Parts: sequence; structure tokens; C-alpha cells
Amino acid sequence: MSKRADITIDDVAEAAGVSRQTVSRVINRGPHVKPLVRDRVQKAIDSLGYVPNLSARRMAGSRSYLILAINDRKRTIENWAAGRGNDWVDQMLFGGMTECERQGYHLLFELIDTETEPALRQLANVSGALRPDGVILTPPHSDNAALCAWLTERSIPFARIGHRDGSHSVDVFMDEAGAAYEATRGLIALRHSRIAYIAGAPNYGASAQRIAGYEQAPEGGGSRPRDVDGGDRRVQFSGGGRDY
Amino acid sequence: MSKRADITIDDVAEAAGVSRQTVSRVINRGPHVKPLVRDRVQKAIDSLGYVPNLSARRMAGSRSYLILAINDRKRTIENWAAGRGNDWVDQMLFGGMTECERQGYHLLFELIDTETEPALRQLANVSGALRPDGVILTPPHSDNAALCAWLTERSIPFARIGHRDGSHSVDVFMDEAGAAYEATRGLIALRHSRIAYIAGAPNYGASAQRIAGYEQAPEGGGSRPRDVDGGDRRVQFSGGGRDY
DNA sequence: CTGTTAGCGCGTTCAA
DNA sequence: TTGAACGCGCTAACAG
Repeated sequence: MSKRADITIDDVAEAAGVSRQTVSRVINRGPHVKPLVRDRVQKAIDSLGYVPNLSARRMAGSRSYLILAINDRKRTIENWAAGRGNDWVDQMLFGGMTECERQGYHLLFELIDTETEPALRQLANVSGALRPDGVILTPPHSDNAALCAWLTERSIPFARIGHRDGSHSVDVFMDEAGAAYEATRGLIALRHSRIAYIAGAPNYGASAQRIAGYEQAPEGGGSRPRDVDGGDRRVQFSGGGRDY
Repeated sequence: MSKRADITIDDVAEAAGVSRQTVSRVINRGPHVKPLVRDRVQKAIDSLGYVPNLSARRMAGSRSYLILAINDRKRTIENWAAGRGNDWVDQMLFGGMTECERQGYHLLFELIDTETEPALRQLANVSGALRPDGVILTPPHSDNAALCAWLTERSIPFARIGHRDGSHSVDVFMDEAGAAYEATRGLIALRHSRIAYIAGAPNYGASAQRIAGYEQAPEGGGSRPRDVDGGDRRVQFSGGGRDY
């Protein structure tokens, strides 16, 4: 590992006695490189401690090797301020960063506002500045049609967490309705009949799905879930239903 | 905000009827731009939705607008896997990201191993690829002389969390010894005399500082803290003392 | 005060 | 199978 911090592809090429392009092919696992030459180049890379400059790579029309993870600012900060972990956010860091690293990628977290207008502007800014190869949308942004449309228009690949049936996205989700159904069913099986439901924020797609599951709980062994008040306000949104 | 994703500085220059360099000056708050021209350029930037490409900026010898936050892989992953938050890591996200955003910067988290050898290699890799303008070292890496030397040699500015007296770094720390001292003193004031101390991992600089504070607790009202066993093993490192 | 020139490090044409 | 030339978008010198 050399002391010099600015070892370029040309230095490697010279050391290995090949052209710059050949080194590039080795780096990018390109074909058309004789194994012998490949080894020689690889050896030069290792001994020089060469690391490709990501900025230059992107400039040359290649990938940025950056994945942008979008999180809701308010929600995230509230959790942090409260000193409690960020549920799946931590899990995402856990798995996402590890996988990114394995692929030579870097995961970049950014906080954006909940409201569509500023969120859109902020997304445009980070996206424009960083030019990520892909974006990960977490709730509630994963359910935001405007953001998804924006990304789709620009052909920026994106994944949505906690959302399903996205036409232009990779969706990572679970059976929210089924889980709520099972949970309710379990309570009914225990002879409970007055079952209230405290729902998540309405701008979370999962909230509606869970409510649906809850409401479809079987009438079999027990009765259908009813409001604790006996009225029809079985479902109560948390936080007043809007201001999450 | 235009639909086109690839609006460059030249587009803005043309729209504003100035040269590319003038636009650059406006972006970088450079001097020597007439207020009138500045406004015209700014208006063009806004209407076109222009966002400077960070990669290009760095390529041109400017800053990368990236700050690298280094965390210990094992420790971080253990916390995540256990479902518990990452104490000050979350706090850092909280404050660090916010401040970065305010300055037009981006905070990038990376996990590296505890052992110096791989840590050094990994730091060289991310640093070489991303070319951050600065690095934040968290414990135990903030106490790792090799990493700090590496950064110093390359003139990469870095901050150390939980470390003090770094000659080439910005240090963010608290009075560890004083806190331990006060804690011990408090117990003594409560008439306790058999006070054991469970220390943090030895590769954390804070551990030694805290032990020092504990050991300097006053003999006044009570006796000096003694080992629960009556022997001289007053201090016991957690996790066996090595394998944190 | 503003415009012009010359690269940054790399991938992507092409040609050999 | 390899090499040479060009340009990405931007800033840093220099000119005017």
C-alpha cells in the first residue's frame, strides 16, 4: 500500500506494462483479457494499492455505485430524539449496507420531508447531486405516487419497502392483511369479542391493509370484532389519524 | 422543475446569457459577480431545476461534499441484530446528518473491522473510492493510532469521537474520568465501601479514563473503593476484557 | 468583473 | 485480444 493517495489507472497500466484500457477491463471484469495479462495487472493493482475513483467512473458514463435510501425526516428524528431505535430502519442498515458492500456499492441515507412538495424537491436535489444508481423508498414515501412517478420518468430504478404492486419498482413487503387477520383471529379464539383496533397513520399503505385484515376476521368461533364502545368506531387511528 | 435529468451548467449559462464560469461563481458563492447578473443566473438555475453534479465537481478539483462516518462493524451489527439502538450512533445520525445537509454535504456511513490490518485496508478502499472531504472516527477506531496516522499522512481532515488530545484531529469528547469519579463518589457518599467496577473494552480509550476516575475517588467520607472480593481485582473488564 | 482554456480520472467508442 | 482518442460536467488557472 503506497503512501501516495492519487494512484490512477494510468499508474497501474504503466506498472503492468499494458494500456489503460486493459486495466479498466480487469477492474470491470470485462472479457477479452488473457489470464496471464489479467494476473499481471491484478498484481500491479494490489501492490500499488490502486482504488478506482468513483467520481471519475461516473463521469465517464459508468455507474455511481451509490444507492440512495430515503427516510422520512420527522419520523426518523423523532425516534432518534426519543432514544429509541428505528425499527426496520436499523434492519435495513443491517442488511442493506452489508449487501451493498458485497457488491462494491455504498448506501447513502437521506432524510426528506413527509409532504410531497418539499419531498419532491429534496429528492430532485440529492438525486441530481449524487446520481445514484438506485433509490430505496421507505414508508411513508414508498406509498407516495408523486415520488415514484418522478423516479419512473427519469428511469431511476427504485425499490419500495412496505409497498406492493408497484409497476416500476422492486417491492419488498409482507402480508400485512394476513398478519392482522391472524392476530385478530387469535384473540377471537381466546374468546375475546370486543376487539378494538389502533391503526397506523393513514399515509402508510400498510395501515389500510392491516385494517382490512382485521375487518375480515372470521365470525366463526367468536363474533366479528366489535368496537369497545359498541358503536361503529372500531378502528381508531393513532396520533389523531393524520398528524403522524 | 424540468423533466430532463441532465441539465448541466452550460444549459444554465446559455439560458442566462453568461459564460459557464459565471454560473460556477454563482453556485460557489464566489466573488466578482454583479448582483444583477447573479440574480439572472439564479433565476435560470431555479427555473431549470439545475443541480450541480457532485462527481463532476470533484473531478474538477473541487470538494466531494462527502463526509465519511466510520463505525465498528461488529459492534454495530451486534446492536442491530439485537434489535437495540446504537446509542450515540443514532445521536450522530441525528446531529451529523442534519448539519451536513445544512452545509450541502452528505454523510456516508461505512462499517469497518476492529482489527487494525483489515480496518486500514477498508478505510483505504472507501476513502480512495469516495474521496471524502473529511472522516469521522467513532470508538474504538477513534483511538486507533494507525488509522489516524494514515489519515494524517494523506492530509484528510478527521474528527475523533470519544477521544481527546488528538494532534491532527478535531476531538469530540466528554470528561470521562470526571464522570466516573463523580459516580464513585456518589456511591461512597451513600456509605457504600465495597465498590467494584465493570470496565469497558480496553481498546476504547474512554475505558481507561473512566477507570482512572474511579480509582481516584476520594477516601474521605468512606474508604477507597475496594474489590468486592477483598483482593486487588477491583476492576473487571466486561466480555473477558479483550473480545468485545 | 467576466470569458476562455485546460484538464481532473475514467469508460466508451473506434481502430489495429 | 489490445491500444489510442474522445468526452463526461465541472472548477482552476489564466486572460481580457
